[in-house]
Amino acid sequence: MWDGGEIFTQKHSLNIDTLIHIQKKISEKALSSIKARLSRTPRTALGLDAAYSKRYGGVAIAALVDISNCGLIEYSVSIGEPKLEYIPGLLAFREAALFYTAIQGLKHQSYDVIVVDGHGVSHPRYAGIATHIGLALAKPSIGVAKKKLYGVLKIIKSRESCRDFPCVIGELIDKKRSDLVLAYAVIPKCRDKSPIYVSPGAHISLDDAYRVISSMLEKSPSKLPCPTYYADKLSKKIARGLDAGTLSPRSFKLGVLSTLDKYLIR
DNA sequence: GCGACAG
DNA sequence: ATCTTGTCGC
Repeated sequence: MWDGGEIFTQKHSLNIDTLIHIQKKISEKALSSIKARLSRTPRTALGLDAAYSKRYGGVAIAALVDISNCGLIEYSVSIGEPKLEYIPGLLAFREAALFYTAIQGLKHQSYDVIVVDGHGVSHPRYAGIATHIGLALAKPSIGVAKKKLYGVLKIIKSRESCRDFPCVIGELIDKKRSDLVLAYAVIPKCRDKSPIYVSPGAHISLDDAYRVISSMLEKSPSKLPCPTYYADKLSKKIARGLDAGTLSPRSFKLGVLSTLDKYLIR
């Protein structure tokens, strides 16, 4: 019931215990879905990230990227007040609806994989925001987080011993099952000191997820893979423009986006 | 009871 | 996530 898109609608009650129950309920499906292998090498990716405006609330971005060259094909904006405060472990119930609206605004409704700013199954109930979204849309999804949420970090090698980058320096091990690896701790670039955490959301294995993210990191100007990099840059820029009065929410609903690219990206 | 705690 | 001063390096 809760992996069919309900995460995107706000018809559910926001009782904390209920939300936790919902996540426990989809956890089995999530864990079985990450056993799947990718049938085709993905060519396009959808990056999802959100920033916050003091005046208008959440600013979510869906950025469609050409994986071969990290080029931005198109992006869409969604602005609105989050229905839930931020609670560690329940991020999906705060941001997923905004992402859904942003995705609906894209001209191209075709993409091969989704990259979300946050965790996938490296979550106390194996249901991070990337997992919720991947199951709801029945698409391969990957979580890329800047900080750990759940799991025991097992260091595989020191950052200094990395020869090539991206470099996997560790794994996030499930606290309840020491044989289950939930995510890889990755140093994206030689210059980066702290790792990012790459975990499968749904319909993709950890190793396939890493292969996809690794190829993106090689072409990305940031420690974040390009889809998330664009979504991060755009959401922050727009949130600030909104608060400064430079941008109006109305301008986005009218599709006046193309001319903003040069101004927004960078 | 005490720490940990995505964005 | 956001806020915000100061510092380091190209």
